[in-house]
Amino acid sequence: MSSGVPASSTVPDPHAARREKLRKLVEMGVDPWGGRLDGIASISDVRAQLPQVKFHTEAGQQLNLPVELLSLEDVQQRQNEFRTWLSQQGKGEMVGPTVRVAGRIMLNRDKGKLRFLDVQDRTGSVQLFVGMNQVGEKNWELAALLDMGDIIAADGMFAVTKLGEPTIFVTALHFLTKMLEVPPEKHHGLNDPELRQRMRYLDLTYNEGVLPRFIARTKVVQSIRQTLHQQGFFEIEGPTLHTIAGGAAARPFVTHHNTLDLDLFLRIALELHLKRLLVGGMERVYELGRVYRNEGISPRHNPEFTMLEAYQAYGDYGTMMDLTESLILRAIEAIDGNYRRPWGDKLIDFTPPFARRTYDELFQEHTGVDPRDEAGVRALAGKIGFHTEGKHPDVIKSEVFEEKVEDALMGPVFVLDYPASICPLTKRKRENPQVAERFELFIQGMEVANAYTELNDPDLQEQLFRTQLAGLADDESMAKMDTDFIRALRHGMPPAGGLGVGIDRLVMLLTNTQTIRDIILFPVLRPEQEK
RNA sequence: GAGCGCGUAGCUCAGUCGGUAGAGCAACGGACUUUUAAUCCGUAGGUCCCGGGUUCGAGUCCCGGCGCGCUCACCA
Repeated sequence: MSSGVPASSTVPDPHAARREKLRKLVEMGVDPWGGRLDGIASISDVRAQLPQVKFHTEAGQQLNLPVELLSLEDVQQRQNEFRTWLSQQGKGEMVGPTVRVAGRIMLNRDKGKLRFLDVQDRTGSVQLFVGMNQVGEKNWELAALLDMGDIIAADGMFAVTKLGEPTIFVTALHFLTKMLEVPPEKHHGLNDPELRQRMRYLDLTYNEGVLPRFIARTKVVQSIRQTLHQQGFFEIEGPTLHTIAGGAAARPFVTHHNTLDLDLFLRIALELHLKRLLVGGMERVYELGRVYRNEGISPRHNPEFTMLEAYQAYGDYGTMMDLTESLILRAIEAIDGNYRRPWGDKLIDFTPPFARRTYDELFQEHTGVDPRDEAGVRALAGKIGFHTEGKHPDVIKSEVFEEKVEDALMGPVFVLDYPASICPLTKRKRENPQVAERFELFIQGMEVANAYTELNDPDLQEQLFRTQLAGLADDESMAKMDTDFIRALRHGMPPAGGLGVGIDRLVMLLTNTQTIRDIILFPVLRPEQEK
């Protein structure tokens, strides 16, 4: 060609360049969208085969590699020392197992007649060595068309380079999928929080720690199911469309069923249907699923989130405390087993047993006011700036508690024995009906779990539903009449303990994640503007 | 819902007092058979979120809108 380069290769637009390479792949007879490929080993499994790599000397010796050198943290030092070691062994060659890996190309170092590719799968990444004289014409031609972000597989021998880098010396490449978009910056990854959420697939691939965090979430959920299964709980699937959005104090999402011409609510809690199942003889029953609350969005709130609720007949809130503790401890063991866990620049110590403190005791400790002194509590509330007129003393007390005590509870700490009138679904203490057998578990000021000795007296339940709490609007009250639920109670619900756990928050705390959006794969976002 | 902040190349980010757009990565061309955030030489790449306004002149100042983040409220 006399007049310079072909038109197709002068395109500076990275998207057009990728399209052009796609065209060339097709021209070569390569399917740019791949297909089934068997025999792929995970990269972590391949790396685990490092001890099988030997150096064969000319004298016929098979030497083990100096593993202690290869595992040096300091890369420069590792390279130097390995190079020295290798030179001391005289001539010879590296021999290792034959492997096949697949993954996305993360780095692509073109060194003329040599190419180094870093390929990443769900378990890690490994370097590929592609040499012009080693892979043959067809593979070399293919290698020239590879972009970062493409998905490929490679066959080759797993060994180490002269500088001690574990590497697959490629004998054959398999093209599997073209990436037509340009990947994020290779060193900084994807930083824009909006893009990270809108394009979680990029966040997962290109930002360190994101995939492991979601894998940790999966492990926590699996562990919880396993622990409950081991204790004889049945997992059920209750309705998500409710005619009465009960069981918690929150505004629901409303939807409409056309055929029934009926407004329905997305569930805000799992409670009332699980209790119906207690009536039905499912003595140990739980649901782990999504609930929806039409409330604000914040680093600790997403409109849909995951909740565990578990109910155990013949138990009480003490039973639930033990269950909560073991659910969390087993979950930690499923991740990495470290009871002392980082939280920002702090440390959370999950070493059992978790502290157990009463509501009143903590109230007194953090406010200096006797919680039984209604006038004193009211005065304190006024000083904070709360409106107190017409409100039930317990409501005022609980507002002060939330303001002054909760944020200070670094925990983990079980807060026991709540004022009865803010707990319409909870059994009262036999010896003191002013106090409800309820606990909440606080960690770093966040409420992670909430449990009751469940109220199973249908007449009292009906009365509590009817009693609107003073000073509270309808949608702020948990006291929503549900006559169908009351009828179920009249058929006999065994005495029971019940527990609710906010799974997202628990996972946040266990994975040192400060915002709930980083622990929910696809958090709610406004739709993107058309460009 | 309110207050504050941010929005510049595919990505990560600069952009001074209002004077006509910058870097790195990615891309394209070239050199290199042990690189590893490869390096070196060269080339190209912009609706400065959108719409108004002020001005001789706006990425920059003002108003409105959109999106995101933080704080607060509601909530777990």
